[in-house]
Amino acid sequence: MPWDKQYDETEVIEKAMRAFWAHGYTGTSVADLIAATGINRGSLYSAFDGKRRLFLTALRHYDKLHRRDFLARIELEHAPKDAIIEVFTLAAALRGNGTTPAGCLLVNTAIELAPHDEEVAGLVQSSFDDVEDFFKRMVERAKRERTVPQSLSASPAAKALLGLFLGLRVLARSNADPATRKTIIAQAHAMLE
Amino acid sequence: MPWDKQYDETEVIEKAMRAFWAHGYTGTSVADLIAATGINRGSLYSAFDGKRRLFLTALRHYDKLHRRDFLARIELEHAPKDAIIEVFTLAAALRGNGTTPAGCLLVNTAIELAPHDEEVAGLVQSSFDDVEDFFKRMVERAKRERTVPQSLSASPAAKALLGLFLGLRVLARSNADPATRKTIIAQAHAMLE
DNA sequence: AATGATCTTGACCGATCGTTCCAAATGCTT
DNA sequence: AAGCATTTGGAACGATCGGTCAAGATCATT
Repeated sequence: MPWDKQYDETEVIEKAMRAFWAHGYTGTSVADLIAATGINRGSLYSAFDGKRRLFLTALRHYDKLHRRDFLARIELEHAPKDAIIEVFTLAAALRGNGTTPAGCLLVNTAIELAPHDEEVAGLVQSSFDDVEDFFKRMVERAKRERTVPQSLSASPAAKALLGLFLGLRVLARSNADPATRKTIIAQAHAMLE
Repeated sequence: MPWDKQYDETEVIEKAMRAFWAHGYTGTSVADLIAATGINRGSLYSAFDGKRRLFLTALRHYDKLHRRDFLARIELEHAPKDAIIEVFTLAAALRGNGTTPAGCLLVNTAIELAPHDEEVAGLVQSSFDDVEDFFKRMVERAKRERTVPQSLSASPAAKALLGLFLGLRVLARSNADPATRKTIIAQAHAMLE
């Protein structure tokens, strides 16, 4: 099996991502990764250069799939103001099920690794910045099309929305109460009026 | 040294708490705890019954000291509306320094352990509920003394404040930018008008 | 002074950690 | 058909994991 690998690299990254997402970096052993991905120990090291690099690859994969593409799709499909509400609504709906762990890998990583790992911290930071930019852009467009008040300033509003959004992500991982989530979505809405 | 122990139990819990606070549960080894607390391996097991029980003790200690007493002191020293703002201001100011790690142990634990550990999840949940109750009580009192609008409903406002507060705690652990924190405090203020 | 209850100390346990390495297997290239 | 580049599978590594335990140290009680 020289020229073509037995496994699909993307699929392996996907499964590793889910393992890290569910149990964190230190909470996921290499044995866990082998079990979750199905690939062999040797392959993991030759293709992904060990646990840490695989984690960073998985984190970047998450960032692209569940953050960048996610926001881009919503931006495309909704009017600016609706897009903001939709982001909150979908984040609130995400709960741990068979395939998708609860919460957000980037938030989990911000707490577990960012304070002790510069490379990870940079990745998380620029991702959060991008979310803030998304909110800012949406608010600016909404102002232009008069769906939010002109008195609203985009940059502070975006920072506040980011804060509320991260809080929702924490609650979505640990708290099952839907009332709190609904109220937070309503609050996001209220911040745009 | 039979009747009296050589170490101060509270001091050990305090130091263990800080270790868990800084590096998480799985990120803190028993060897780390021994180094951090100064007590011996055997003493750790005879007095605290292993890593997991020590963690729960430390978590309860944190909950009392840095959450319950913290809120009680602020409630005592400030008018209701000011108390809410003060909670946000102090949480935003807390940063990693020599003695106090960044972020909040309860939030970290909500993300790391709550999804996989019922006992921990219960502790975290009731603690979050208490914070929500605090916000609710403050809003109700503020309404009575006319420092917030009568149109504000206490229960949703409390839930929203909790969400924003948790978001601030995430940012306080991973993000150094003071502008974002300030804006989130301002947003908490805006939610009371 | 002898006793006994308690705490301290650190060696030690098997299991698991992340990582390395190499022989075996594989299929394209010549 | 032979050679070769690459992947696969898994044995093995030293380090560290959380936890156990028995011997030594200590001091109130007798």
